[in-house]
Amino acid sequence: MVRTPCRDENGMKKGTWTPEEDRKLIAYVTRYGCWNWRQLPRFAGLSRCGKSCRLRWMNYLRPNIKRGNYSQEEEETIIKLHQQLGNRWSAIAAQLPGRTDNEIKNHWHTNLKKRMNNKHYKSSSSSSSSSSSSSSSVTQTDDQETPNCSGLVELAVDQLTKSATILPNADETADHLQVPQTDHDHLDNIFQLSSPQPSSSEVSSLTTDNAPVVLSSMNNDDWVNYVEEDNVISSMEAYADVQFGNDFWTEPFLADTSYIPCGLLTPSMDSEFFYPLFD
DNA sequence: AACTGAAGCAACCGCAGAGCC
DNA sequence: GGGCTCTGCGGTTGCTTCAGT
Repeated sequence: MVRTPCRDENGMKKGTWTPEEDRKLIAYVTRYGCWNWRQLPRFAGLSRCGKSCRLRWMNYLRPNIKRGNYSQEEEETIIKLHQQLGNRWSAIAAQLPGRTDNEIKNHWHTNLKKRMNNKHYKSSSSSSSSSSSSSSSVTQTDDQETPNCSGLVELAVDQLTKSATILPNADETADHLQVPQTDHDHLDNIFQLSSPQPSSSEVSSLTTDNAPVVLSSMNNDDWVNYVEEDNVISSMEAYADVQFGNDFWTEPFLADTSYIPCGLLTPSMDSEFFYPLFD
């Protein structure tokens, strides 16, 4: 959120990521996987170093990132693990699904460390007050956790990472790195986008249990209005699988944009595959 | 309203380790 | 074993926002 965009001596962009850069990275990694962070920016059309792309993806863009306030349980886990492991943030993060090492590290330095210091100070200065101080040190957090954004992106990445090494551009692709045709077919099934306009009865089948929604842009305002009026999608943590012409990306669903749902990915279902809503 | 210091956190940097040739 | 590349980790930076004056 913070750095002013600039470029290093190699012409690589630095600083805050723009929404457009995020879209490019999400679209690329979602579709082709992280086959080589160093090479990835070139294929994804990004003027960033691979390190920066990896960091952005791992800490901010990848699916299931949990953002927002820490629960009491999470904070207790961090404190306990930090006592056991020290500053091994990646090891601590591994025990906290959805949290990144960077985020945990920041949270520790900005919140927990101070609380622990205060707690230690209070307990050492007044043993009789220890119980109240310890409980207040962790219970004041707002337990409103951001829901997991599991769904399309997670599934897509999972499927893609199972699909061996992938390069997108046939012109620049070495044979040994190309995806087998069967994988392409499989991916094409997952990313199937086009669909006819849904009927009202079909719309009603879109319940909030069926998040996230796969959408394609077909500029049908009626459909979007319908969705907004019934508050079906806007209440969900949905990712839109968006395609404009040959340009493709995945992004959090925005209620004020024009997309047409064409299918569902429901992690609660047994099957991992994409369910077209409409034939 | 303007200023200032603190807090929060995204992003960068440098290093270490793993893997390959 | 040595050199190189790549990835991942932990420490640190620095910009934005917030709260206090």
